[in-house]
Amino acid sequence: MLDTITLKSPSDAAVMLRPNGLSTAQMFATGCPHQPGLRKVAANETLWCEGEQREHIFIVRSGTVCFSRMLPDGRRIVLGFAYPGDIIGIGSDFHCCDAQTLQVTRLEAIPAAAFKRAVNDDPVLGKRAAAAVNQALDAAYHHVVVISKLSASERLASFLMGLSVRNEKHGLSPLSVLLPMRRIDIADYLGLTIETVSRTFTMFKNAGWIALDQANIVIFTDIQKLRALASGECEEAHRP
Amino acid sequence: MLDTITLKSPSDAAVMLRPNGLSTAQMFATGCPHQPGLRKVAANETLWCEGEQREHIFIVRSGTVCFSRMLPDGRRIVLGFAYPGDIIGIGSDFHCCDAQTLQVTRLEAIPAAAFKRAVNDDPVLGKRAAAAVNQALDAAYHHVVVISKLSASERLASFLMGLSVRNEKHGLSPLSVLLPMRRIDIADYLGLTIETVSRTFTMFKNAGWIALDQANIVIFTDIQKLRALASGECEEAHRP
DNA sequence: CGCCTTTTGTAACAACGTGCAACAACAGGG
DNA sequence: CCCTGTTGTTGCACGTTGTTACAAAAGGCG
Repeated sequence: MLDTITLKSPSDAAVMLRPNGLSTAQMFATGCPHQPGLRKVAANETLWCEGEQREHIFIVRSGTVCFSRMLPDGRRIVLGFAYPGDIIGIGSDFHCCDAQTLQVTRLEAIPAAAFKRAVNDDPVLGKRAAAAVNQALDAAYHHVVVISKLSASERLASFLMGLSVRNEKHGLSPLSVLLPMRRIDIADYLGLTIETVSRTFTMFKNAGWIALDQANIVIFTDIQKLRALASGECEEAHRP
Repeated sequence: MLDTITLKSPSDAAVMLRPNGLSTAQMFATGCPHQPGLRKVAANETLWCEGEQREHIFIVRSGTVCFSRMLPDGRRIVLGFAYPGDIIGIGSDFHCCDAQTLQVTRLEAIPAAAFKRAVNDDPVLGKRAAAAVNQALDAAYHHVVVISKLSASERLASFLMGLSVRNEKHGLSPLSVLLPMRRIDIADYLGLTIETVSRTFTMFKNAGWIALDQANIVIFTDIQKLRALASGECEEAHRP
C-alpha cells in the first residue's frame, strides 16, 4: 500500500505534501482564455514545492509571494518575498524552494518550455534572465550576512529598510511601508521567533523610530536611525 | 587631498582596501608563459574584492579559496569555500564578495572576456555556467537554512557532513575530512564565534562522534549521529 | 635551540533571545 | 448576540551563546 512515508522521489513527495493537493499543472489548467497566461490565485495557495519540476515562469502583477523551505521536523525558513513586477521561478529545472501566495495574487504564467525557447532565441532576454538569477544570488548572500551577524533589532531594521528602498524604486514614499506578510513570516525570514519580532516592533515604537498603524502599516519616524541599524553601523547594538 | 574615506566608487574602494595593494590584473600580469592561464598563488592572498569588476574566471586545481563579505565595522562573514575542481568567479560582471586563498593554491585563469565569448559560442558551456550559478544559489539557500534554524552543534555537523559528502563524490573516504581552513573561518562561515566552534568540537570528541588528529584532521566515529544532527532531525538538539 | 607570534583550547560570567504562558484585538459564522 | 479561531502582544524564567580572560600548543625565524 502506498503512503507518503514510502515515497522516495522528491517531486512525488512534494506533490503529495501540497496543502491544496493540486499540482501546478492542475492549478493552472483553468483560467481566463482571453488573457492567456494571466491567473488570479487566492491567498495561501502553493504555487510550487521544493523539488518539483519547473512548469511555469511567473511575473507577479499584484499581491505577494513567499519563498520558503521546510526542515524535516517542520521548522520553516522563509528565503524571500516577491512583489509586483518581480519575475519568479527562473533558475534550474527543479524548484529549490516552496512558493506560496500571501494575498490574492495576480500572476502572468509563462510555460517553462516557451520561456526556454524565448531565452535561446533572444540573447537580450537571456541576459535579463541571467541577471535575475545573479540578483537572487546577491540577495541570498545579503540574507546570510543579515542572519549570521546582525542582532534582532538590526535584522528587523534591515528588513524594513529593504521594503523602504523597494518603495522608493517604485516611485512610492520610502517613509512608510505596508507589510503584506504576517509576523510569523517575518520571523521565519529573519531567523527569529514571532515573539522577538513583536517585541522588537514594540521597542522601535517606544524608541520613537516607527509608528504602527493596525500592525501592518509601518511609518518611519526616524529613518536615519533605522538605516544605521540596518547596515550594522551602530556601536551600541548588541549582537548575537 | 585624496584618501580612502573620500572614495565613492565601490570598485575603487575595493582596490584601495586590498591587503596586498595589488589589483587582480597586476597579480596575474606575471606567470608561466608556457602554461597560459595557470597560476600559483600563495596562501592568504586576495583574488578579488567585493564590488570589483570581474577580470578572470578561475578553475581551482589545488588548494582552497574562501569567499567572504565584510560589514562596515569589520565583522566578517564567510559565504563559502572552493576546492579543487570548482569553477569560481562566474556570475554578474561585478564580484559580490571577496575571495582569498587559504593555502597555496593553483588556479587556471580564464579572462572574463574570453569566457564570455566562449559561453556565447558554445551553448553547452553556457548551460554549464548557468548550472554553476544555480548551484551557488541553492548552496546559499541551504546556508541560510543552516544559519537561521540550526543550533551550534547542528551547524558544525552540517559543515562536516558537507565536507564528507564532497570527499565521497571525489572518490575519497567519507569517514574523515581534512580541514584546510582555520577555526575562525569555520566560525565566520557558521555564524558562530571561534570559542563556540572549539567547544562544539570538544563536545563531539567527548561524545565519541569524532576523533581529532592535530585539530585539522577529523575522523568520524559516529557518522550516523552526525548526519542526523546535520539534517536537523534530532529532537534533543537545543536550538537558538 | 630559544624566542616570538599566531592559533587554538578552556573556564567563568553575563546577556540576548527563546519558550511558555496568558491576554488582547479582530474577523467570521451560526 | 455570543462563540470561536487566528493573530499579535506582553511578562517571566531559563538556556545557549557571546564575552572576557588566560593558558597551551603550533609554527616561523633568527
